[in-house]
Amino acid sequence: MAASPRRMGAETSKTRGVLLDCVEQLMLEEGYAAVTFRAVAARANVTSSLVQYYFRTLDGIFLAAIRRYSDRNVEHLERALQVPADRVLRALWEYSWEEATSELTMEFMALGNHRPSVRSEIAEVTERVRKIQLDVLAQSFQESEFLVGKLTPGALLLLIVGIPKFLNLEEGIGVRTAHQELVDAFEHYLNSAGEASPAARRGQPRKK
Amino acid sequence: MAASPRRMGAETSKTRGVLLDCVEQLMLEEGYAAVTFRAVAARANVTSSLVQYYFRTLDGIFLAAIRRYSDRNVEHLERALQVPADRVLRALWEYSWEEATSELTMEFMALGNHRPSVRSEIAEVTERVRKIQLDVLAQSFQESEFLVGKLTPGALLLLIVGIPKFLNLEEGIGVRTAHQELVDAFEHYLNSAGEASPAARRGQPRKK
DNA sequence: GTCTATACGGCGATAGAC
DNA sequence: GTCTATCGCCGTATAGAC
Repeated sequence: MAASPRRMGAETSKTRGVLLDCVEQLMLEEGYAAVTFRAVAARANVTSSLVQYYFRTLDGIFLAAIRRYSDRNVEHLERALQVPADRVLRALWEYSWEEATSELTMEFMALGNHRPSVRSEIAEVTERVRKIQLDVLAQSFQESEFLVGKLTPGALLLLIVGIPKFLNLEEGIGVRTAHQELVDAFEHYLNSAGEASPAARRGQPRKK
Repeated sequence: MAASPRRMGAETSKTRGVLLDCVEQLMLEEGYAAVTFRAVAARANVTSSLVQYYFRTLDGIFLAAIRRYSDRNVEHLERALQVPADRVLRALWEYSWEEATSELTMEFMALGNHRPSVRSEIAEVTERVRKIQLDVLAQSFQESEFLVGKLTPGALLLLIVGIPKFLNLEEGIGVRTAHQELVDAFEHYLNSAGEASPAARRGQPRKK
């Protein structure tokens, strides 16, 4: 391997973790635009050069931050999905709301809009999460279609994930018109689908 | 009126319109982050100071750009909604796709994430558009509930608007898993709801 | 491996000259 | 109405001290 011409702090450094904490705080309190080498340094009481030593560029800062955040999120999802089969829909719905209303999630999404490196990291974790969710959904339902509206597991999952994300996007700008109507309708649907889930109907195959 | 301490170009100026065209071009070709006084000036072959003369701040540039864009969009919607009652659902669905997949829309949404002035302008036009859409929907359907899933007009409208927006958001980062499944399912639903629309059932009230 | 001092060009914004 | 000079930030790169 060619020697790298410039040096960089180790990933296991304690300082590095503290700096990432400061980055998260800045993003939450003032938005990602407030994340500058100088601002992170000031919050951690170090020099901006030290911040650059650990994350060579701003991209490096954001990439490290979103990776740590994503890994924690995936762990959270896997814990949330450890429920009986007839509660999987509910668990997915609630996880989607938590994820969508997290302010850090919003900041990273916004950041991804003009930082390709962040965008592809979001894409990667989105696909990873979706695969986990689809597997669980397919496992807890033995049929390929759901009760109402002929929804496939994939289509249903996109509604479960997309509705909270879209509604939260609108709430973020202050628009709330008809939101509760949609939430009520979809929860009513989830309940009716849940009642007919395999947990209650196991061994009673329906027409293909 | 108190005299304004600094001067600014007239809204009717021809130069101003040209500059806004350049702003749109820059946003489409290089993203909103490429919109700087110097970049706009270079594209229009004027000095950056002249751009500042017409739009005192960057916020002023973006606000003027989104207002012109929004007004054109509302006109487009009103034209698109001039269809028979039994085609209103389709018209709304197609308009939502056009709007969601417009690259300028994406740029403005991203921009709103960290520019409060742009965000509140988006909120304003979103509410304005939603009101127009809800009125048309309520007028073309005489019942307060739809065929499948007990959807109110508001809930249905949010699905029509939200599904394209969410799916396009994901496509923008390269995620497409299960998208077609949801589109197919929802179009199937729209067709069945359309068949039972008042245009075909006028004067046959269903149970409240 | 950790950390610092310093320099460069580009940016938004302001004040004020023509 | 039009345009210039200037200021204080920013990200980034380099060279080098402990």
